[in-house]
Amino acid sequence: MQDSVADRSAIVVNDDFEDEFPDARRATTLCAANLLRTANRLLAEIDRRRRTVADLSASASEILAIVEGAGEPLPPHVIADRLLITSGTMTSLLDTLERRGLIRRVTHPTDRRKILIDISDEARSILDRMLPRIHGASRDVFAVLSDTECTTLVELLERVQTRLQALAQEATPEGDERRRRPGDRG
Amino acid sequence: MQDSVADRSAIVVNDDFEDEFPDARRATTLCAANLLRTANRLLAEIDRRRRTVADLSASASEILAIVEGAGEPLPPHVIADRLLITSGTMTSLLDTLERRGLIRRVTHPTDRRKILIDISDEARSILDRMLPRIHGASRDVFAVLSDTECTTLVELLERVQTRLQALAQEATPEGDERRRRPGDRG
DNA sequence: TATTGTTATACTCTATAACTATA
DNA sequence: TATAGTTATAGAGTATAACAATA
Repeated sequence: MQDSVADRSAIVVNDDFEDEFPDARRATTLCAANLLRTANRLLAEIDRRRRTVADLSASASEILAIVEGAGEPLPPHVIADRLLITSGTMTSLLDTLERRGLIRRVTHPTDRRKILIDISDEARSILDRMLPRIHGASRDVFAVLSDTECTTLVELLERVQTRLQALAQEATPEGDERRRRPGDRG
Repeated sequence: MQDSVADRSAIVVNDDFEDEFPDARRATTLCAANLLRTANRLLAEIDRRRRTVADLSASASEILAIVEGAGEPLPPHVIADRLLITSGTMTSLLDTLERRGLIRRVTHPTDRRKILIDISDEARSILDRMLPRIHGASRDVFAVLSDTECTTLVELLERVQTRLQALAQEATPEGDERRRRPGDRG
């Protein structure tokens, strides 16, 4: 098996933070750390519920959900584009799903280079039980927020996302050197 | 290599959502989807900047950061506990880091079962350049939020985290069956 | 030539189980 | 017996590169 969604933030907030990084707004690092930690825990909760239905990875589940959502068989590269994975990875994921009898590779009627991915009845049955649980997780988790607070959260997150998309297109900026504390080893 | 942090939410929000899941507060699913998406993109941005300094995975970087943050060599199981990984996984990560000359296994002075992990000068040098970039990413990203908004975001996220911790200890709840739309296949 | 998908290869992260050495 | 760490094995997910078939 795998998964256990480690609660790691890739960010370390030391007590010496202000000394070491005098320029940084400490609040921004707290934002980042909390965002990553919360997302990890949410993912773990969703994963936990998903696996009560079937032992499928997130990627595998999403392939099924995408095909089912489309309402018709889809060619692999369409699914791969949505998942942002390469064609080689896609083939490997499809192999796993086919081995388990959850998808079928169907020949494309007109373009013989292509194939179409269709999902089996068992896959549909799994999705029928899995999707409500995933949505149920969101419902249970965010029950602690009022409607207004949900809206606020979504609005803030959307602005952060917009910013992230802009940054992703810029060149990677230089980092200031860290100021070593006196007595630090090295 | 690996990494590219796919922008996947594990959640599909269809237009037919309300029909299919009449009980669900749609807002909660939007919260979850946005939270996961934002976190993925933030992780990608941090990763992008981290890799301009050294081609290290998140886990590998964190091992170095944890040891450096402690200010002294640490036994593997202490680091593994923080990262929530097993001892076998820890050994493998340490092997990789040692092969690259970033850590050393030092014998424990009193307990000969134990070893201590120390980081090399090169690792320190990497951290000196890497940590500011990671914090710089947070700073640049959350510059779109005011101080007040940062505080609000952190507060909301903390409440969600508290909720998630409580849920993680409960038994997995049953999911309602999804209501199939007329004309749906299957 | 370009597109679609597969194969081959390799690497990281992860887990479990059996094992060794030490306490 | 319990603890610390390693080894062996396995598997998922990912990537790249070379390839075949088709358009």
